[in-house]
Amino acid sequence: MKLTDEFYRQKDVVKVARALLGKKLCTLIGGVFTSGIITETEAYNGIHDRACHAFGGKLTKRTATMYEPGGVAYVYLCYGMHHLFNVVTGTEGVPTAVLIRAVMPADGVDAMLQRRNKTQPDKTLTLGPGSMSRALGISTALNGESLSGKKIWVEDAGLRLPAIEIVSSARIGVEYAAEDALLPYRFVWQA
DNA sequence: CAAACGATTTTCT
DNA sequence: GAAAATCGTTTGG
Repeated sequence: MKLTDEFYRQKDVVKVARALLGKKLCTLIGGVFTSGIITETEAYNGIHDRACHAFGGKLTKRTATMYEPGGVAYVYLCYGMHHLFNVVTGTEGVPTAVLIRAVMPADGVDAMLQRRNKTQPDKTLTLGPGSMSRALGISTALNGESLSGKKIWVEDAGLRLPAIEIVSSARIGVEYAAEDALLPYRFVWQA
């Protein structure tokens, strides 16, 4: 069951970030299918969030994707070498998105190992936004791509997570965002 | 046109 | 714990 635009276009990006835990992120890149169960996310809450690229209504070539209607991919290059993947949420003109920071490997583990230059699965295979993207073959070529298409999408795998297994905390790597850096916008599923 | 800067990861000391 | 790797985007002159 692929998630619908209605799911992505909910008003509260924080709720979407929490709801994405336990969902299955799938990619079909160059004929290779890989997927993983989402275990860590972060919400970026539009123009009033100092940690968000679109803080203050900043609209540039890079951030434009965040202003699109929910249900597309926002992928950007960080530190010159990492492709970070976000799910754009909300309605058109509202720059909210959810960063996917980690998944649990599901399908296509061999392909992930190859992309990550590993021979054995380990804890770091799909842990961390840069590593997760690389394992699933996600790159900036997917920026703006519809999540209802055939290259990348999210499915409801039918998992129901007990609330007690979901932990929230401050976001990672956004110390520059002053008081907004303290907001509990990061969600981790620890089974 | 030049320069600084990351929503990070890996490796070395 | 510190530092390097590495480049498109953004900003300032």
